[in-house]
Amino acid sequence: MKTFTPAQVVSETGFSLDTLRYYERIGLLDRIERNTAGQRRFTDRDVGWLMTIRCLRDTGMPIAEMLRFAELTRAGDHNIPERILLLEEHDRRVEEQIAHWRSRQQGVQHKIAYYRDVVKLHHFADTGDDMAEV
Amino acid sequence: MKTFTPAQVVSETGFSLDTLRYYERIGLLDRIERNTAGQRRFTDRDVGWLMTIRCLRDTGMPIAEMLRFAELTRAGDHNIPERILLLEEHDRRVEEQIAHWRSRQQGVQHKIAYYRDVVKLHHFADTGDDMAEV
DNA sequence: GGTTGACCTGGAGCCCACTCCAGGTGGCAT
DNA sequence: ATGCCACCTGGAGTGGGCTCCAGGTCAACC
Repeated sequence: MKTFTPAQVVSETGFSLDTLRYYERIGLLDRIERNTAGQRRFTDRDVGWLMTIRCLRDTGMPIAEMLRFAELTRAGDHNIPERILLLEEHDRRVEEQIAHWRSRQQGVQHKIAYYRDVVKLHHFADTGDDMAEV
Repeated sequence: MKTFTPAQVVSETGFSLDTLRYYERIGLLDRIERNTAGQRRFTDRDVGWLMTIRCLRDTGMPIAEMLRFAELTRAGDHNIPERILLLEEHDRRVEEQIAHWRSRQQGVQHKIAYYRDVVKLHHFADTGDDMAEV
């Protein structure tokens, strides 16, 4: 059965080695197998799980909630509906978050447009620019 | 000239009173005027600036960079082009960030779809579900 | 057979962005 | 006049999420 060294997992998942150890320590990863020298050997399942973690992490899920998800996953198939609910709820929050970012981004773009106007007008008159323009 | 009490600014900007004080302390806000009792009285300019901060903050700009922007703004009109560059750069990062979120979100949705399938099939056979499925 | 170099452990430290606290002041409503 | 409440200050504390460190163990290459 194929396994991965820590360095391979680092380059595949983008997590730092310290972060991998940290995740194992807090129980976000199951205890990773060791070789005779005590070094970690990750299975494809470990790496797959880390990819899932990557998605959740990068979409802003806090570690506490990923822990909850990990526990559900460990507990067996019977709670898949619960896992679905958790992910759906998260998906909804991501959607909201993106919408929020978009609307704030428009504020930023508005400000840029305003500044561009100021620069354009600047050839004709002083502007009285200040911290609260726009 | 109209001014705002701390409580009014809290409710208008969504920042907590402690956060407003913190922002003033670190120089993200100019020194806010005080009344005779030493209590803050915010001007519309202060509130306008806070709205700008809100946009930048909510789109993930770190405080250190907002401080740079505040310094540019304080320094006068001549550096508006520099401010434009800063905001454009930020806007680009926001765009990237959103794209990244979207793609990770699809990973989550994929997982949800997978789980739904598992639930559907569950009436016919055990699935051998584990942490690395998908 | 010696020197890298990848890895190990437990624990401490760090950064960011707040948030809370103790102790105090001034003003307004009853 | 007496509560009470909103506010003040300087400074300490918090929480999340890593990140770093010291001191040590194998394994592999020259």
